[in-house]
Amino acid sequence: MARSKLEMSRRTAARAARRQQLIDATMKCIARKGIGSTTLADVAKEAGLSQGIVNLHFLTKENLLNETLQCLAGEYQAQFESTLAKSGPGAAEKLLALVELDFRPSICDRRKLAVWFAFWGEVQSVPTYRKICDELDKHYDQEMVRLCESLITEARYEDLDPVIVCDALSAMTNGLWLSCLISPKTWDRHKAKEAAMTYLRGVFPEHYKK
Amino acid sequence: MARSKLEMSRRTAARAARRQQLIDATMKCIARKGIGSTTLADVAKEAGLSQGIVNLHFLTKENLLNETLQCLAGEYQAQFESTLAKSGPGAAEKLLALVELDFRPSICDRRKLAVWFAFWGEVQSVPTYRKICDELDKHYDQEMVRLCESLITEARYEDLDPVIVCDALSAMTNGLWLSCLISPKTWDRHKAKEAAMTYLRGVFPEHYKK
Amino acid sequence: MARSKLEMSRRTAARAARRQQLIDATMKCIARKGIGSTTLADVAKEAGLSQGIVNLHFLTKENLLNETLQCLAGEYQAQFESTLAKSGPGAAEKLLALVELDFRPSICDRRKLAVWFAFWGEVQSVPTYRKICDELDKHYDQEMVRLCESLITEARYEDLDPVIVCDALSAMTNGLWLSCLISPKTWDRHKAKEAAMTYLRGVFPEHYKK
Amino acid sequence: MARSKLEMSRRTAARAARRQQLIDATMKCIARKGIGSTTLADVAKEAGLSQGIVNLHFLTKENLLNETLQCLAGEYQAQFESTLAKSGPGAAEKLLALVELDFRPSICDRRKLAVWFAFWGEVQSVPTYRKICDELDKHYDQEMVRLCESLITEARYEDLDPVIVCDALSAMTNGLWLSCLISPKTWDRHKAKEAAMTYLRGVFPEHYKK
DNA sequence: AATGAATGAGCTTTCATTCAT
DNA sequence: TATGAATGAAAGCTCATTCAT
Repeated sequence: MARSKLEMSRRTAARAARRQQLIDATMKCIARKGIGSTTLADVAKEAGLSQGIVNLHFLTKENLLNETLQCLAGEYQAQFESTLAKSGPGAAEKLLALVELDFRPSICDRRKLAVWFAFWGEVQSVPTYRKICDELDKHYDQEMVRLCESLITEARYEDLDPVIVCDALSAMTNGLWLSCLISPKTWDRHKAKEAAMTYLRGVFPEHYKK
Repeated sequence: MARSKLEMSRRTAARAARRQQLIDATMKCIARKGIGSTTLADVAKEAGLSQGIVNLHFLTKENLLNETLQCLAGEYQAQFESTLAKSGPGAAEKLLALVELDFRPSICDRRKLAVWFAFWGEVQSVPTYRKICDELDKHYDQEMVRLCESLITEARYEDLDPVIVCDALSAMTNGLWLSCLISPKTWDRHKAKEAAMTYLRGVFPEHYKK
Repeated sequence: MARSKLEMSRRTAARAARRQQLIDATMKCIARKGIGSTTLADVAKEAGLSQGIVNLHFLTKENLLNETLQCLAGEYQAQFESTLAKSGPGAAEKLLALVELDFRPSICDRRKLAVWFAFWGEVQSVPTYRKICDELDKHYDQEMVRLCESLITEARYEDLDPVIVCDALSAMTNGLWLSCLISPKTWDRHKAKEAAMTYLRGVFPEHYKK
Repeated sequence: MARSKLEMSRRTAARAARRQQLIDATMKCIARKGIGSTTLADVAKEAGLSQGIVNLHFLTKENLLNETLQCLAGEYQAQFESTLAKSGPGAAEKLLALVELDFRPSICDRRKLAVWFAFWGEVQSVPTYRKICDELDKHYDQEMVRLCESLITEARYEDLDPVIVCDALSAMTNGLWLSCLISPKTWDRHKAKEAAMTYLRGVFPEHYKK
């Protein structure tokens, strides 16, 4: 009856691993078939496990999808933080590093983009999805606006609104991701990054000369 | 047996009207519930008609969805053409008119945006959706690239690649739409247009002085 | 208001013709697709008429099927009678004529056989079908038994039961029809008739020497 | 993960039993209502199970029907084989045993006959049904022709074609089954067998004296 | 914890029937 | 009489969820 703490934590770790395994399988399925056509059977099969496994670990499908989106958002945020932390001290450097992040293979991966857009496609009708996205955006915007403000102040781009500039940048990133997703033949992550840089150079010519 | 041409055309017109009515109902449902949760019963109810009506006019649900997306794409293209035709002769004017178009109420309408993103969310997994989107994009890009080339030549922005600039602009538009859709509290179409203008002014400072 | 008798009968004739046209179309459809898969729309299309036409003339689908079977049975019975009437006076001749009838092109026609077996396949579960079939059989048996009795008496086949012999003959005919239907490659109406003759020669060797 | 062979085979056996249970229920329903009117709900109810059970085990209704026919054909063939094996060495004995088989209660059972004719009624329009029937017939004919050949050789019935005789016999069997099915009041399996014997005695008088 | 057979609600689809024209 | 758009009941099928093992 008595279970050692060690055993307990082993259990917990095993549980977490299984959950992650199922979330990964879910992403693969969504990328391949879309949210609407992804069944729990598909996910279980992709994970090499049995029918009832998802309900066992996530109780409902809704839950699984929420946690999948949360996982995706968490992953982005983690990389965002670590990028900010690792990059040089200047605002211009940091901003550049964040743009580079968005088009790094681990982020700008067709499978992950497909999953993002699958969720964005339902964001309007599923409140939980919106909440998760909003939370991420809020955090992202805070940091970005701060950086833009620094640049504007530094170089006296007097007529620029930092919020507008920053939001436009993030909008463009999303748009470029959509291009990469829809038209992989004409778009790749390098071209997309170049397009984003066009914008940065346009608004902050002093900082990002070619 | 003998049917007057008049009666035939009345029939045809009535059929077309009913189809449009069903497509409209579909858009409303998708905007409200998402593609995956929209049932044919929902559509029929929204249209005030009976169960079997969609199958009668579109044969399958798949068909209905394809035609709904096609309708959306066709509508955009028509407004795109007419905007090009009506606007003044200069490339700068035309480009500006097209940007304004994208944030005009009839286009930048939350319901329609929701439908666009619902379809983009499945573009990866439904070939027909991709085909329709690609076709629209191809046409859009052709015109836009031409306009950007004119501006670049006129003002000797020597180091700009017209394709990159134009694609970045359209990506930004999509991204701004997503912002309007996800965060209607912080975004409206005026702010979104302003953000797009930030980009235009950045890359073509000679043409779009503030 | 007043309609001449002539006009009335014209009307009646036209109605009857249309009904026959629909019954013919029904047979074609049943032969091609089976009863279960034949829809009223199929029948109408085959007849080159419009959707609601069957209900207009037969009220229900059930009705149409009943009358189709009735038509088939009536047609057989009519040819049966006329064959009896036309053939020579002897019982042996008459019996031979009836066997020949069963493998005549107008009867042993694959399309018609298919329809017969389609109805026989439901005879167990649809009382009306059974009734129609029973009625035809009763009449057929009466005549056949009489003929067999004559032959048995004439030639002193003392240990033959006329009812058994006659029923066996009609059973064999049905069985041969099934063979023609199922295995058209190995069976045709000539071979089938030859097989039936094998039986006749076996039981009545004096009358049907080779 | 590790599963004992015992458990696996238990599973497999349970699956097979459930499938057979559903096939049995299907036959009951077809005999009672016909193929066209038998719904999956009927079958499930007859089996005392739930709606989705048929699709779980057979995927589609079409599949269920095919396997039902296959089961019927397999059962016949098995009894055919065992009858051949068990009966005495002579061809005459074997042929007699096969005729007796056809009118044995386990074969000449009204429910089963109804099912046979239900399928034969669609054989023309459903290729799979035809294929299954053809396969059975081919095998049946092979053995029967061999037996007839032996008899013909033994007793010098010089002008008999073994193929015709054998096919006629099987045709008669089918026809007699139809009689038993349609007219159970005037036909029973004993009378039917007697009728078949009439034929055998007619063509092979030396072997089957009364 | 894991399995996979079973359930049953809910979906798309079919189609006999109705009815305004 | 004839049309064909519309209806709605009923069918086959899917799949999230449950549960005995």
